[in-house]
Amino acid sequence: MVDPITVLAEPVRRRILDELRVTECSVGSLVDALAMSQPAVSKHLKVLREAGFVSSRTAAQQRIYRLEPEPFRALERWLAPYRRLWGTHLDALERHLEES
Amino acid sequence: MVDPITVLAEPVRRRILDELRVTECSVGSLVDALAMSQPAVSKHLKVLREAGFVSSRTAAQQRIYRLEPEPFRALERWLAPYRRLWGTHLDALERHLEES
DNA sequence: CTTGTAAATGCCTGATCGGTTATATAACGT
DNA sequence: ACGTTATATAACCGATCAGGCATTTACAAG
Repeated sequence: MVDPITVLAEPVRRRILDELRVTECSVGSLVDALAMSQPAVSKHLKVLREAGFVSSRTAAQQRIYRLEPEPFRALERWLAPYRRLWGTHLDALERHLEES
Repeated sequence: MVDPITVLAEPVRRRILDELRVTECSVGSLVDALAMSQPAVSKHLKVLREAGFVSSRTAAQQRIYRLEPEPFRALERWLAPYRRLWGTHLDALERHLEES
């Protein structure tokens, strides 16, 4: 599985990305945050890693995962031609509303 | 299945959207373009329709499908917080390169 | 080198999903 | 009303995938 969009189809994987958006995380803290078995989380992390969404570094026995930008950019590139069809862009007001 | 990203995970559905990005299409012309059985295409169209990506109007015996913007906007809204992490935006140069 | 902790991997199962064939519905012309 | 064209739906099959449990690997402390 290498296609970014396919990887994002899994809701749990999006929750993982949401967590990592706040801070980088060890596998254990993701297990706590998601209330899910450790093997399940590790499996999702493997998929995310192979698709480039996350990278990991070793810290003692822990593996610390963090977000990587490239697949998100790829998603934007895919989306761009559609956005251009309707001049859909997030303007300042929309951006402000999102942040609340 | 209602989640836009899950709907887009299917490669054939993205090809359908690619076709509809050029012009609105009847089911039959999509069948030709995709070289795929009519029931398969109709099934994908149903999923796309229920997720709001496309709408259809009746013209004689044909059903003409066309793109609808809202789910794409939803995708952008989901993507926005990540984009903000790296200031990832498509600038004029990138936009130009895409068009080639 | 043993013990303990953290994470990854292997195997199995149940559910989901895409494709096919066959059939039903819808709209048109005669 | 009948036959024809265009599309939708139903029933079935095979493949894929997420989750669970058990096991293994990686690393550190004693």
